[in-house]
Amino acid sequence: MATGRTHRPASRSRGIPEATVARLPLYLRALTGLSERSVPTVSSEELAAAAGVNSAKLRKDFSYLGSYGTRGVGYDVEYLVYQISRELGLTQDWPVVIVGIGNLGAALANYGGFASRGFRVAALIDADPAMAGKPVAGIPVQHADELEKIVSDNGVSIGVIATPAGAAQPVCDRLVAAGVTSILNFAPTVLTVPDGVDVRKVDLSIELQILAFHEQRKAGEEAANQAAHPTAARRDDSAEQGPDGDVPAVMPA
Amino acid sequence: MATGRTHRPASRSRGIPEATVARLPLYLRALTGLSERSVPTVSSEELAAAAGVNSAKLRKDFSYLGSYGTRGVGYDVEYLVYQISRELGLTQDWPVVIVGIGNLGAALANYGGFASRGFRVAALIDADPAMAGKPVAGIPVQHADELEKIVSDNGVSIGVIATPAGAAQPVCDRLVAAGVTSILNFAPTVLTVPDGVDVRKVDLSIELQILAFHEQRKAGEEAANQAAHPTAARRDDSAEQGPDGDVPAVMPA
DNA sequence: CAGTGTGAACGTGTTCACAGCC
DNA sequence: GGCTGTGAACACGTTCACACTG
Repeated sequence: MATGRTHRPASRSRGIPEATVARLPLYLRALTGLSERSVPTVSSEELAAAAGVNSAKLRKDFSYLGSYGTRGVGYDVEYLVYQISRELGLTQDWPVVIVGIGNLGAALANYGGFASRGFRVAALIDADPAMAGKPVAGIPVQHADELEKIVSDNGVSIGVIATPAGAAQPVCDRLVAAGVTSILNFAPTVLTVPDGVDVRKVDLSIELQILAFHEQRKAGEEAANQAAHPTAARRDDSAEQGPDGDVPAVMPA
Repeated sequence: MATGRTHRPASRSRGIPEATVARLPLYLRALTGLSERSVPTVSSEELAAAAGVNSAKLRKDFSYLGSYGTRGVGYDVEYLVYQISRELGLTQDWPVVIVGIGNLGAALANYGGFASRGFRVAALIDADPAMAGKPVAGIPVQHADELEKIVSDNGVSIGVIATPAGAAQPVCDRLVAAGVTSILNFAPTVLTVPDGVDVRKVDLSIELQILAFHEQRKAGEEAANQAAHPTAARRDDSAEQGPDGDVPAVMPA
C-alpha cells in the first residue's frame, strides 16, 4: 500500500472509502486549529480527540492517503494540512453559485466557512426581480434568467440550491444543463439528476426527526425504569403515547 | 418478528437500525405527498422511487417496523404515514429552542418544515441584548440569560444551536444542564456532551468539501480521458493540480 | 519505547432472490 | 399474478491488537 513516496496517482487516490472522505474535513478543521496555535506535531490520539473520533479509525483513514506519520512521534501538522487539502481538492478554488436568496440563502452567502477553504461565492441568484441588484453579503443578487450565463462564464461546477421545494428540481435541471456537476441541496425534495452529477442533501427536518426518534426512545426507557425508580420524569405533559393499542382513525384493509 | 399486533414495545421497537431510522423521514415525506394527492396505496417500487432509494431497501426497512403491507397489493398510504410518524415520535409535539438568531437562526425559525411535523419553536434565544424582544418569524427573541428558565418552563428536550463556533460549547453545556437531551448543531465545532445526550451536526462546509473531493476526481478522470478524447475540458483555468510531484513549502522530517 | 500502520475479526448495512401470501 | 417479507450472500465500515520503526 502506497509505498513511501507517492507514485501513481491512480493507485493511491483510487478507492478512498466514502466514510473516510466524509471525515477528512473534520480532521482538516482540527488540524487547522492546531496549526493556528503553532502546534508542530500531533499524535493520532490527540488529533482523534480533537476531531471527535477514535484513534484507530483516524489512523486507518490516514493509511488510505499514504504514510504521512512518523512512528513514535505522530503527524506533522502543516504537512498533514497540506496533504488533506490536496486530497480534498481544496488547493484549487471552487466558484460556487447559490440559488434562492431567502433567509437560508442569505445565511449561506454570509457563512464564513465558505471562503475560508477554497470556496468562493461566484454569484447569488434569485427568481424574484425585486431582489435583483440588491447586495447580500456584499454580492449583488442576479436574476434567475442569468443562471446559464453565470454558470458558464464563471466555470461553476458546484451549485447550492436554497429555493423552496417546488423550485428545486427545475433549478437543478438548469444548473446541470449549464454544466454544474455537483449540487448541494437544501430544499426538502429528492432531486433527480443524470449520471455523473453528485447531489448531497442537507435536510433540517430530517435531522430533527431522527433526534425525536431517539428522544422518544429515551422517554420510553425512562418510563420503563419508573416502576423501580419513581424519580422526576421530565417532559410528561400528557400520557405517554402508548406504543400499543391506539390505532389511527384510518385503518388498512 | 413483530407478530401481527404490536405487543411489547421493547421487543418491536428495539433494534431498528440507525440507517433505517435515518430513512424513515424520507419515506414519510414521500407518503405525505401521496396522501395529499389522495393516493390510497403504493407499491414498494413506487414509494422507493419517490423517496429516492431502491425497493429492496425500503421493504427491508419496513420489515423492521412490522408487516404493514399487503402482499400482491402494496402499502396503505394513510396507515403507513401513521405508523412511521408514531415510530419517529411525531405523534407528540416537541417544543424546540433555537439559540443564536443570526442569519441562519432566522432561516431556521422561518423554516416551514419545522412546524409541519410535530416540532414547535418554543423560543428563540440570542446573546445580543439588542435582539431581545425583536420578533423573528412572529416569535419574540429572548435574551440568553433566560435560557435555563425557558428550557425548564417549556419542558424543552431538543435544542438547536446556530451560534458562532466559539459560543457553541458553552451554550450546549447550559442547554444540557437545563435538561435538553438532544442537540442539533449547526456550528462548525465538535461538541462534547455527557452520555445520554444525542448530538447531530449539520455542517455546510463539510458537505461542500465532500463535493469538491468528488468534483476533483471527475476532473482528473476527464483529464485522463483527454489523451484519447481531446474534447472540450470544462473548468481548466489553470494547470491540472498535479496529484504527484508538487510538494508544499513546508515539509516533514 | 511510544506511536504509526495494518492484517484480521467483527459488526453494520445493502442487495439478491425467492418463498409465502393475498 | 403480483408484490411483500425475509433468509442468505455480499459489501462496506469499524475495532482490535500487534508487528514494525524512528
